[in-house]
Amino acid sequence: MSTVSRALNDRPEVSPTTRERVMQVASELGYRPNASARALVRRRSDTLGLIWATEYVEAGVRQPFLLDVIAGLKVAVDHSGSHLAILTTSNAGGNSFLRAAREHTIGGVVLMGIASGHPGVRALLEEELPTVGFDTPLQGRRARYVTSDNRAGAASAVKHLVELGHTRIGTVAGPEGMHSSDERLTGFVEGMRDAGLPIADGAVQHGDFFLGSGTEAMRRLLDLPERPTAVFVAGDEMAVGALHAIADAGLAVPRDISVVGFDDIEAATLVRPQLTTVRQDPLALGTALVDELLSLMADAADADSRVRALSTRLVVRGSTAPSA
Amino acid sequence: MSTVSRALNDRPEVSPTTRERVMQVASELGYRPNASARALVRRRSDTLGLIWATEYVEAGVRQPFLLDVIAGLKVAVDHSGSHLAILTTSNAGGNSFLRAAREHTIGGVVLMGIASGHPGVRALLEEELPTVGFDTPLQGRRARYVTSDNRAGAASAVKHLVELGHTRIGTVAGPEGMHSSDERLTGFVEGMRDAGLPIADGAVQHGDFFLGSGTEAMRRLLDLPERPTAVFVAGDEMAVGALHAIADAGLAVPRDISVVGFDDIEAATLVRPQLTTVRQDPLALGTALVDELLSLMADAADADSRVRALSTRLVVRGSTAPSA
DNA sequence: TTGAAAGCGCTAACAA
DNA sequence: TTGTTAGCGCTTTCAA
Repeated sequence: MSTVSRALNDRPEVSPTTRERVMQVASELGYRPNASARALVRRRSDTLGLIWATEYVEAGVRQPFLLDVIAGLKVAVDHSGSHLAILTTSNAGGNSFLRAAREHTIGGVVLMGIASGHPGVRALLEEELPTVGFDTPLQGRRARYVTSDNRAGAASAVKHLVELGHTRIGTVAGPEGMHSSDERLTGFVEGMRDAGLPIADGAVQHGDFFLGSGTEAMRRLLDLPERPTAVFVAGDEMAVGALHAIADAGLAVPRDISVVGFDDIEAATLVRPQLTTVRQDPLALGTALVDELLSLMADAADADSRVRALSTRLVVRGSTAPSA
Repeated sequence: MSTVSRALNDRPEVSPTTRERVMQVASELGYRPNASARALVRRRSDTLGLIWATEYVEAGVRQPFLLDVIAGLKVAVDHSGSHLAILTTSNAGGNSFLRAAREHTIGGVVLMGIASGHPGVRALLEEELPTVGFDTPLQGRRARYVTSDNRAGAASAVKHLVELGHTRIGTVAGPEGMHSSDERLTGFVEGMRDAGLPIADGAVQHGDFFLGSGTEAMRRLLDLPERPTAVFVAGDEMAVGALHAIADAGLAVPRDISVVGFDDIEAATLVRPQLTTVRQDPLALGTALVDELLSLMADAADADSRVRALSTRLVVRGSTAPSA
């Protein structure tokens, strides 16, 4: 029995002949080791945990990009040969995440849509359960986070507009205090500075990443004394909202105003004109999440790499054109 | 030890005092039973399995509505107090689904995006592992499927158009042989018949549920000798494509042509005009999936309810108007 | 109503 | 290199 166990787990002390024979018979029998028994004795399962905040789903709100990343995560987990357990998050007590993970002898978790200040996250970090967050800065000996390089992405959007000859460029930023949102705004500011362009009063408007806020923020931009000829919008959904505001004002995209979004959600290719946008790759993000978690679970700490920031790619479509 | 077990599992043979005391101490200690140990001895875990085909994700294709239902499923699982394990589906052998489930002592699975003819599904049904499919007809003693009432939904779309005074109504159907798609077409045909309206030659065009096919199918409809004044499109993404074709032809929605979609994906509210559509409720669908699976796992067979068809709701927005 | 003991299917320490 | 034994944390007979 233990020989079989050793053979199946690729231990060195089994003779090649025996190993071969074990594998042979195991496959004939269609034998699969029982994951529960294994997790019980090893005190660690081969399943990764996903902690996914879905309050917004219950409220009827959609976060299409987050869903894309979750799909990417699923694919990446498949490739790694592990499984993914979506842990229940409803009993939102202070250490409910940790408990749920321990209950299932889960060795590491991915956090999606969770603010870094969430009380449940604290317990995770203190107990040093390997944890990787998406778009959420995490501080802990066995914690990291994965994000797109929001700053560089935003700067690349500005660069694109500058190359098209635009000089009066505005932005619709996300809410203040949210990491990815702040980074995109910083990238915008840096991009403008690098191009030697001034940021006019009122050229920075904030939204909340949802459609309506994009429309409203764009309206404020259009009301500016010196109307911008190009706008970087920090999220595609708001960018679509901006498109609406522009059309309502009787202006045309990209003839009168160019618009660049961020994310590359499906809708970016459904609207007309199709949105030029800074694309985040959900599949690559999923893969990075799994890689980081697995490495965190494998070795001890590796303090110098808290963040893994993936590069974005500017996808030029129909919503940007040379400055008139 | 056994008394504690009994108390925690609400067994009748424990005295109220003891039970109370056990609960008290357990909560003080923050005790949570180990799920692996439990699954091992019970030979059944409290975790539901999700088998989710993601080949399309790897191909870069999106199925926004399916993602919405998965989010709804997650919420419903939370409410039920169980957890959800996403099983790896990459080793696509004939009984890989079954093995993955057994390996994790999972008592029942939900199938998403899997064709009913998939070899892995056969094994599931033969072994009578409780299985619930979404939009996939399943035949088995312990299998059921959940779907929206596609037929009634399509008919309600036709009814809406008829009430607006339309008589020349066409449709962009989904691919033939796909259950939901066939049902929607049947609903369209029945709706027309109930209204006493003829279906003109060429008034039924097929697409593949993706954007481009909607545009192409709509073009064919526009080329008809007697151009329809209203069109029922069996999926929102194709409906958006149809909107494009109509605009390209220099016509306006809803002035010249009314369009009704199906699903109510996010994009339906992002395009202009916003899409009138037959809404499927992803949260309700998720809840039904969990309910059915749990009931299948609880009792023996209940042969008369193979299907659970949820009603849809017509959401009237800007893409439909009275016939000119 | 409670407790003692066996065992779920594995892995790991120890002996052979 | 292989086999024997104990034990992971529970549930469930069986006895008291």
